[in-house]
Amino acid sequence: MSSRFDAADADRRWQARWEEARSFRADSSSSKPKTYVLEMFPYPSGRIHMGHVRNYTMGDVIARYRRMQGHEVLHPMGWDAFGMPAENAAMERGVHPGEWTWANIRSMREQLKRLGFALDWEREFATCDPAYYGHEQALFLDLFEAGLVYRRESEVNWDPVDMTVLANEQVIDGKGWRSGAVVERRKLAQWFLRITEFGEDLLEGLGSLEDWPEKVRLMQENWIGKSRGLQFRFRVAEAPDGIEAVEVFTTRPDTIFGSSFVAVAADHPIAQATAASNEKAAEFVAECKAGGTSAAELETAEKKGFRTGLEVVHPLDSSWRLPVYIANFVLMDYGTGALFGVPGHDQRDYEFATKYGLPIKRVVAQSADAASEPIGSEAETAPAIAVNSAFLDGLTSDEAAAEVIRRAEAAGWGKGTIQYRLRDWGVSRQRYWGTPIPIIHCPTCGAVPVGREQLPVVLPDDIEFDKPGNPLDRHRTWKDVECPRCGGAATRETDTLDTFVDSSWYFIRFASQPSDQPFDRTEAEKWLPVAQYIGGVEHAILHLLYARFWTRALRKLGEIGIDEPFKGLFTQGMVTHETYRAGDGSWLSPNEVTRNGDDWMHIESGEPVTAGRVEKMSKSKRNTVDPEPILDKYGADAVRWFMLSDSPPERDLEWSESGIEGASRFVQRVWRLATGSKAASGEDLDLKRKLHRTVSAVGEAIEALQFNKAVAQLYELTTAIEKAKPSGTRHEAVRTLILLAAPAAPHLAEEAWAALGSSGMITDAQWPAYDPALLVDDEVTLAVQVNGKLRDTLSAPRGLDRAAAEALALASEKVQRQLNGVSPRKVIVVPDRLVNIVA
RNA sequence: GCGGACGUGGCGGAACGGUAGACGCUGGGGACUUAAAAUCCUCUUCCCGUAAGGGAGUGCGGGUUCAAAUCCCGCCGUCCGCACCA
Repeated sequence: MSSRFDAADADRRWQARWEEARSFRADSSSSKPKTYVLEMFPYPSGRIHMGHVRNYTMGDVIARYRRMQGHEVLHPMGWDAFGMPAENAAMERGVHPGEWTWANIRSMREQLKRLGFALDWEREFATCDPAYYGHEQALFLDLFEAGLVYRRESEVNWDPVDMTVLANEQVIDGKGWRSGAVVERRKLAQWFLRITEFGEDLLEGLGSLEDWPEKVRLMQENWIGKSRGLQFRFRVAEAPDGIEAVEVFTTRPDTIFGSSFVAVAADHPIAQATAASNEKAAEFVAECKAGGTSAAELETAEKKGFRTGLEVVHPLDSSWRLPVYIANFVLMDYGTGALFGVPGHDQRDYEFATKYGLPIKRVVAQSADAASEPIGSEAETAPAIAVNSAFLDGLTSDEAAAEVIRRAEAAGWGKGTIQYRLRDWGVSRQRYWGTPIPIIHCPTCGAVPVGREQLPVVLPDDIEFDKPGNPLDRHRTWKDVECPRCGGAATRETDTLDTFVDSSWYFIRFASQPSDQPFDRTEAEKWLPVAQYIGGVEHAILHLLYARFWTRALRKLGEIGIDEPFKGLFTQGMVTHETYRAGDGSWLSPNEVTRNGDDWMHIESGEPVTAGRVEKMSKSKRNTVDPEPILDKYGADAVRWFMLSDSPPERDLEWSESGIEGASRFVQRVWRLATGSKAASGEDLDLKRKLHRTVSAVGEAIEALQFNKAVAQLYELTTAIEKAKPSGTRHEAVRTLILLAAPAAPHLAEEAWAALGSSGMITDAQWPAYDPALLVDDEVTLAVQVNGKLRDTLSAPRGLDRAAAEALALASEKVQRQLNGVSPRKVIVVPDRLVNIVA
């Protein structure tokens, strides 16, 4: 037996054993309690990165821990395989997106397998497989038939050179990221999913997600953006062109007497009508639309308006007229696309009024006495007391708002409403490498669903990327079809689905994957909801919201009986690394630099290098560390161990060579203990207590996903065992240590388990139990304070009563010296912990 | 602007309101070795002191408490999300 643990050999051997024994196959007919552990599935970029390693290691610890506790665990892996990078590769290298993707999957699968994850590979699938996306098309048609899918014109970012739609992130400084062409706003007919129909439900559901990070729930809440207010009509005075009223929404009906103008969006019918007959207005509308939409531009953009000449009548005072402006800051797709401005109590309105010389009136004040004070250099936005507001005077802002809503509803000019920020989900993508939308456009019948028996609508393989645009659009034999309804000439929808659709139900497909339907409800519900979902916080809103929506939609259709797909959610931190820059400002990778005293230098040139901040590993900063050579050098367990050590899992983990070295040392220490431990007799009570305490603490830490604490506990136990003299307890402790380390370092654990002569695989072993009676010592250390300052620590028997503890503390020489003859005024005793003497 | 999180040794980080700095990393000293690697022992918050001991200390300023890293109030800083949302 080697004195060093040979990770490369052990990794390979045990991975083969697990596969042979089908150890991690999830049996849905098992009578054991079921647990579904899931990590966000990867995009097959070709190489795994440290972020994957950290993510999947955490999930694996939970999966293995649950197995050892006697659970039947579903822990699957698959591929989020559609998306742009495959098309980019096709354009750059002429390789077919499918070929490129499948090759990437093959190499990433091999890489993942080297880490020894307890995954049920028999359930693996890729979303780009017709066997997956065909079922997605069926689900899409289910939603379509239920009225949850619709088509409408919508503005997109259009790249006129690549002839494609760009996501907002792909528009950089108003130009296409690939072509560099100035991006146009274009209206295209696109498919939408009615997520807004579930807005209230999605918001309410957040309350039940106790095992989700507060942060993520808040982000979703803000994203849904519910606000209550009043929607009402301003009647247009001397209405031309049939425009009789302007409908507006406000969250501050209490400020209605402070209004001094009405503003509408450039896309608003009133703006359009005005532009049609007024050249200047048309120019202004065009200018508004030309403006960029980037955050930076909006922040600095000046509030601008165009006075239409229209006037509206105040609903509470028919002699009061307000001018109507077209304004660049009004959004067409929030509320009604129109608002009334209250310059005294809204900063944006204040700026607008200042610029155009509109009245700035106070209608809210800290007290009734302050009613005549002018508004200063900023709007006062905080709610307080209504003033200068006729019948509202003296009411609080809340009361005043309620009163205005009451009167509006009674008089019929408005009503209390709720607005959401959430928009319907646009799922059309003008791209090839995605799930084809199973719709046929017929000139007579309109949009007709593809017949179920025709599914899957498979992507054609014979496509070319030599021209810009979507190749599906020019694939005549694929595109030209007969209408399923009338049999006439028709064309296929050539848009494909947003890849977020693919990831909105993959967790259901993992739980149940029949070939004739998307999933079997009974089978899927045996596993769902996912007990613990783990992934990056970058998916806090979109993916997690879409998956929640999709699940609710399926429930509405009667296809599944759950509404929340992920009971527990954990968002892990990133893996980071220091960055390095050469003298010319170019980024250098960690293996191009070396330490030179306190500084860094470029290995090749010897030039000094500037070490920059620690940042997320990224290709652009060149601070990535490829897991593969690290695996070669240290083995899977050291890598896994390091991923769990030091940093709390929700925080960033800084990659360091010394960190992985430390992890590797630990693996060897455990191996030495295992191979050096001989059966012996005799009990070591101290060690036994330590052991039971550790069993308890490690279990608790894993349950709480505090892997760094579990790791620290195991280090402590290891040291305690090393220092203990041979005994029966010690031999037992080694065995237990290996069981406790097994979820994190499974290859080492198997090898050590075998070395100890245990039967079976540790993978199938029981998690150790502990004796609660052994969690406490007979002797405790009492902290003794004088006036709250620690002066002594005393050893005392457990359970000492207050009087005895006090007497013991007062007997301390150090305490007496501090008291210096003064008699204590008060003594606080916390049993078995502390005595505080107040003098 | 709105919302949220976080500020603890040289570093990552521990600490039911009750002994601040567990555990790891780095660094110093030592053992083993012809030597190295590996391993083991030991020290490592700061200041004064040979030591015993004493003092200070969890971003800053206040407060509550017998007792505050922890609770409350006000600042400062860093990071994240959203953002012309009426």
